[in-house]
Formats: sequence, C-alpha cells, structure tokens
Amino acid sequence: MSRHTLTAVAWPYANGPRHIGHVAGFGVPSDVFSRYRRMRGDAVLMVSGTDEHGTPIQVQADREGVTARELADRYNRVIAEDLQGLGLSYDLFTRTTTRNHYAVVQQLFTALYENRYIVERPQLSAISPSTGRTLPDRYIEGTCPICGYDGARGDQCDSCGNQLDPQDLRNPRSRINGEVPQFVESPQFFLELPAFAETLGSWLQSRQGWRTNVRSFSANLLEDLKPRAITRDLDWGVPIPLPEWRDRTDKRIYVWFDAVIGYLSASVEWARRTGDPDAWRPWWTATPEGRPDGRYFMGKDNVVFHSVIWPAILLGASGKPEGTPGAFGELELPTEVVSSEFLTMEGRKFSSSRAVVIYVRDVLERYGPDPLRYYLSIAGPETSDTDFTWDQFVTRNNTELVAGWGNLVNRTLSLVARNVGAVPPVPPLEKADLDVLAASRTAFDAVGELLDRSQQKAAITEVMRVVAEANKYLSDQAPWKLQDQPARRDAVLHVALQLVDDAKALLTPFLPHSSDAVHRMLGHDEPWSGLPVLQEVADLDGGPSYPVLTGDYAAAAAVWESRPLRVGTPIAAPTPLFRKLDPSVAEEELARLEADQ
RNA sequence: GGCGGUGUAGCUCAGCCUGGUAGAGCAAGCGGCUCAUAAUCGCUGUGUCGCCGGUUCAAGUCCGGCCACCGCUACCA
Repeated sequence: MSRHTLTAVAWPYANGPRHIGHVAGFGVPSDVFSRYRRMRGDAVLMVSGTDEHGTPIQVQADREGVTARELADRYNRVIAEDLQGLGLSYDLFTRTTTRNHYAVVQQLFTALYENRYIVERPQLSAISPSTGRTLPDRYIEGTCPICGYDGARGDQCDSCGNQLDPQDLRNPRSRINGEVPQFVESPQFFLELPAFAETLGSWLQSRQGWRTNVRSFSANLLEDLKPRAITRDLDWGVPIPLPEWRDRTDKRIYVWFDAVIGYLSASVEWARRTGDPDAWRPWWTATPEGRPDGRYFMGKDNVVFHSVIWPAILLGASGKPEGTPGAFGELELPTEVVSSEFLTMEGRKFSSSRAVVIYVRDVLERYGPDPLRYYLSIAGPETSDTDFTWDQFVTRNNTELVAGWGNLVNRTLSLVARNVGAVPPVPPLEKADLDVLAASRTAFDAVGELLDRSQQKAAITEVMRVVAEANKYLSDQAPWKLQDQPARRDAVLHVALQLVDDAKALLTPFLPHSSDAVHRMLGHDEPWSGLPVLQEVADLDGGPSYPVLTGDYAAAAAVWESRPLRVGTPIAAPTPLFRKLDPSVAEEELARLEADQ
C-alpha cells in the first residue's frame, strides 16, 4: 500500500488574475512537492480552488455593476487558466461556490455545533445602512480617539499604531461609499478557539521539521486565543445549517471559515467524480496501513488559518478534545504547514492597485512556464522575503537554464546524433565513468530528502550541481577528440546520455514541460510528466457548470530513480530546449512597469 | 503599540537550531577547449557577517540593548 500524500494548496481569492508573487508562495512549491511524491510512487491528492465569498468580492462586484457570482465566475476561470499554464498538477482545482462545498461546510458546521464548539451569542457590529451588510472594520475609517489622526481605520490607527474598535472612532464612515455605519447588536455564531488551545499546543509541539518562522509564529498565536465570529450579516456565503437560520438571506457563514474547509470539500468532490464517494478517506483519516501525510502550502499571510483555525475545525468536527465525530469521522491534522515568505518586485511590495505587479499570464505568454518555475524554485522566498528583478530573471535564464542545463542536453544529443545516431551499447566503464554515474544516482536520495523537508531551493541547487558535473565530465573526456577510438568515444556518449536522462528525472518536479521534451528527445513516445487539463464540468448537485483543473497523472511515466537507457533507441539532432533572452528584455519589462504606473 | 521576520562578497541568497580562524550561483579577471543556443572547463573571493555591549579559551552562530527595513495584528483573504 503506497503512502497517501495530501497536497493542500491555498485557495486563491477570486478577485483578479494571479501575479508571480502568488504562485511563488503556494503554486510552484506545492506542485514541485506533488510531482516529486508521485514519482516516488505515493498516492498523491492535490486539491485547491478559488475562494469566492467575502466582502471584497461583493464590494468589487457592486463597483462594477455585476453580481458577486458573476465576478467570481470571471476570475475563477482566469485563475484556473493561469495555474494550468504553469503546469500545476492539481487532481482537482474547483471553487467554493459549488453545492458540494456548501454541503461539506454545513456538515462541519453542524458537527462543531453539536459538539458545542460553535455557539451563538450577540455581537456589536457595524452595518452598512444602504445594504444591510456587515461592514468589516477595515472598511471603516474615522478620527482616532487617541491621537486625533483622521485617517484611522476601524481596526487600527496607522498614525499612532493603537488597536481600535470601530465604534470608538469619531466621525466613522464607510470607505466604500462614505455613509455612516450603524452599530447594531446582532446574534452571531462563534468558533470557541480557546477550547482547543491545549490540544493544539501539544499537536504543534509534536510537529517535526517545520520551518522555524512558521512554528514560532504559530506557537505565539496559541498564547492568546479568543472565540471568533464565523458568521456575518451578508447574503453572499454559505447558509447557516440550523432550522431557524437556514432560509434567512441576511446572515451567512463568513468566508474564512468556509474557505479552509475547501480542502476537504474538494477532496470529497474529487472522490465523487471518480465514482467512489468514499475515495477521499485515505487522505484524511488514519487507516491500518498508516496515516496520511498532509502538506499545506501557502504564503505567510495565511499561516494563522492553517496552523490554528483549520486544525481547530478539524478537531472539533472530529469530537476532540470532547464530543462525538461528525459526518466525516475522525479527521487528521496537517503534517506540515509549509509557508513561504513574500516576493517583492524590484524592491517594492506587489500591489495590483498600484500596478507594481507582474501577472503570471504575461510571463507565460512571453517566456513560457519553465523559466518562471525555475526562477521561483531556485530564487523564491522560501524562508525570507526575496526580491524579484527582471535582470535576475534574464540572467538566471541565460546562464543557468540555457547555458547550464539546456546546453548539456544540446551538446550531448548533438554528439550522439552525429556520431552514433542511437543510444550506444552499454560499454566497459572506467573509473571516471563510474564516479560520475554514482554521483548522479545518489543525487536522487539527496534531492528527495531535501524535498521531503521542504527545502526546495537547496534541492534544485543540488540538481544543478549534478548538471554542472555532467558538463565537466563531457569537457574532461572530450569525446570529440576520440574519433580514432570509437569504442571509447561511444562509451563516453553512453555515460553522458545516462547523465542527461538522470538530470531530466531530477528536474521533472521543477521543470515538467522541458523534462517531458527531453524524454521525447531521448527516443521515448509515452508522456513523462503529466500536465493538467481544464475541463468544463456539471455541478454534481444540480448547480451551474464550471471549469475545473484535473489530470491523469498516473498515466505519466516519470519515476524518481535512475533508469538504464534503452540501447539502440534512435537519437535525432536536438532542437534547443530553452530560449536565450536578450538583455534588453529586462529593460523592456521595466519600461512596461513604469508605463503602467 | 503587540508579535514575528530580515540585515552575510558588486547582485540574489545559504550558513545561525547543535559556537571552533566565512560559503554557493551570478557578475568581474586570467587561462584552456571548440561537441554545444559565443555555450563549456580550470584558476582567482583582503567581506569591519547592520551597530554597541556581554557570555566563552573561541561568536556570523548564544544573551542584552540599539538602528533600518518587511510582514502579521486574527471583520481583506
């Protein structure tokens, strides 16, 4: 029985196309991990979708004169296309507006409610008089009661730094339309986070190998847990599944509670689409064979939801620390919360509204997916904020991807095509051959261990070192000088081809598109790395149809080991794997950024 | 304000948990090679490891203080 790896990828908010900072945080790292684990033979389930509820989408929809649903429909599709273009291998990328998601959210709510981890009590909150909707603190501004600053927000004064309650602001007004909010007391449902403090604390302490910033940040959060309202006065969201609330349109479950439940609902949706509605269970519950390995990928702004709130929901719905398990049984907590830091952009913070932004689709259109995946893998914000510059992008593309890896493939296949025309026979090997082959073979263990420990930058750096050793081997052996010793020349070419084949496999999690191309150049016909497809599907429960990302990754041939070459396979002259970029590209992109501002 | 993070070679970053005379890639210089998208291979690194102080035989690494920048602060998600 193979290990069940759940790759739970943060749900992008459906309010615009994705920029490269988004995919640096959740996208590429989660896909690298999933591809690696599939190559190892794990049963991987990688799920996500667009997060479509909440005030920002409603506000933006109002501004554009469309419904929230229409806005969500638009960006769900845009985002799915962005992620498909990057080659992110979701088993299911869905959305939070499916009827299946609503049902799963309501079932978890019910389980928590029955275990008394969700309770109803009155709360004073701000309401927009014109719409009757909850006005979040951050959408309220006014004069700070402490320092007199006039631009204070409802939750905090930017001038004096004090935390505020919006009802304390003088002259409060809505940032959306300027109207004066009403403060009314209204019943809301609260998640009793303090009840989980002890259980969460011991769980967190038992976690091994988390990045230190995630761990210390999470531990700190547990120091001061408060009950948290999970409903709002809104009509855009999942209805509250209690008799007196179910049919009311003025109060809904709020977005952050439903969004994290997407991991489970997407798994359930995936299972239902396979025809076995229980197929999700091995990724969520312990079995006699063992426990699932659940890895959650996100940017650092999302840590609180994954290391505190989502585990609390899982515990409470499983009847822990007290109670009875709900409809889904006893659900496993995350094995690791893998959080990335932030990518900055030419020294500034990404900001769509200020046009400090590079959209994924633009990069894909101009440069293709693998150069971006390479850059984000080797220079991404893994444990600290990292600056993206176009100059670095062009340089790394040209000196590492093109001149390092692309050139190794090109020079090797050119030599083989010209001198042999096929994979040469297995030769008698000399010490230099054996050494370099052994180093390449053992790289699978070393790189794999780094990937298991979420050290992806170190992992791809190690692979590039193997590539450099292969280039050195070719230069040292100089097969082009061995025309009078054809047997030795072919031996070197056989070894070099094996090194290229190994490197192709090692790079597959990072560069699935070009690894697939190399696989074909080496004479194979079957697909090597599986790629996602965008499909229009019917809602399982009668709702409107929608696009999903999915794929048949089991059909891909990729494996995480050195495989002997098939002697005699014809090898044709290669075409370049990657495109070298002119240095003017960096200047053009910078000019484009300036022009947009 | 609170919490967390970051500050190491011209650039982008490792190293700090588990102290022992500073690392990688790129850039730059010199030399070799010519199979390869002028790609590749070898050689070359005198950095006050942000600042001040402390612990220690020994500190980039531990402790205290300070400065700068960034993030979160849970009703943006």
